[in-house]
Amino acid sequence: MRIGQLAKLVGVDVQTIRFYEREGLLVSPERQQNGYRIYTQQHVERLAFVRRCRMLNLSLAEIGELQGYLDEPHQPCTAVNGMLDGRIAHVRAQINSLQALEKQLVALRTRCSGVHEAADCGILTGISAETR
Amino acid sequence: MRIGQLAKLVGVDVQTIRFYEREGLLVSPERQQNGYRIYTQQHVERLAFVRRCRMLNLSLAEIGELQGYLDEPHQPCTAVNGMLDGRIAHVRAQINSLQALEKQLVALRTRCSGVHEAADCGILTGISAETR
DNA sequence: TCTTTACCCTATAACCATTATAGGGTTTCC
DNA sequence: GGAAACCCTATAATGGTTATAGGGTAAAGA
Repeated sequence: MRIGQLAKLVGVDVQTIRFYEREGLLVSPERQQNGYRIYTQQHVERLAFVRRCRMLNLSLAEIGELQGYLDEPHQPCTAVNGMLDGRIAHVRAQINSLQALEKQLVALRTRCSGVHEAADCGILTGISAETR
Repeated sequence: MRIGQLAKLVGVDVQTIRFYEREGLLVSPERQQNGYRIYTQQHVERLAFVRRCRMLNLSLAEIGELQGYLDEPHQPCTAVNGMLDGRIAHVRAQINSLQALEKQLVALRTRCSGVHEAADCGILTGISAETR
């Protein structure tokens, strides 16, 4: 199949597929005489794998590492566990800091409820004074 | 004061201060004969304002907009409220999607607890199969 | 056949907010 | 006088796309 079909099938932009190829996440496919890329079922699966990893917020570098395990399955998978643990910790940290941020924003928001001049706006004076 | 002192005082990298100046978020300061930037107390306050806004996850464009209100205080501050509401909604959406992601990651993580070959790793097969 | 439409190609820049690097001048302290 | 610490500009890199420019190819209808 050609790149447009692959893109539609997996739900990825055509540009992004070419980008993944340049980054080494997708094996360079054969080409037709006219230069068009021709993809196989294996490409479909690899691209879908990459997309699922991205949905799990894995970085392209991490995905490349995981592909190493797919390609050489006779290694211990310790690093895979570690990677996931790292991601989970990271996501939890993100959630915590966003929740703290939400509190700050909400508190700031209550300082200006009516419509008045910017000079008196509790939000602006709130930020100017200190927001911590 | 010179740029290094300002940087230390506010807790911003020197490079970042020059960047803010180029972006129009910080008024260009006077220069010494040797070309060194000389900052005043007003610069300190503006830079601190920018930093506090950044800690609230406001974009540089939004910060520029807020500065417009600081500079011309006799406008209604409706847009300030709107901006904050937008941010709050955005942060809440982020938290929700991260919480969903955390669940997925944790579920995936339980699929591989022992150390064995990558070929049998429940994490890799889990991602390959489908993770939704 | 001609033409429109939809597709494909490469190369390069834009997005965002920084951080890094290269290459060079100035000040300060010992 | 020399080294460390500071300052300057300009440019590239980061991450993961998305957009743009400029051009070739293919499948469809008129």
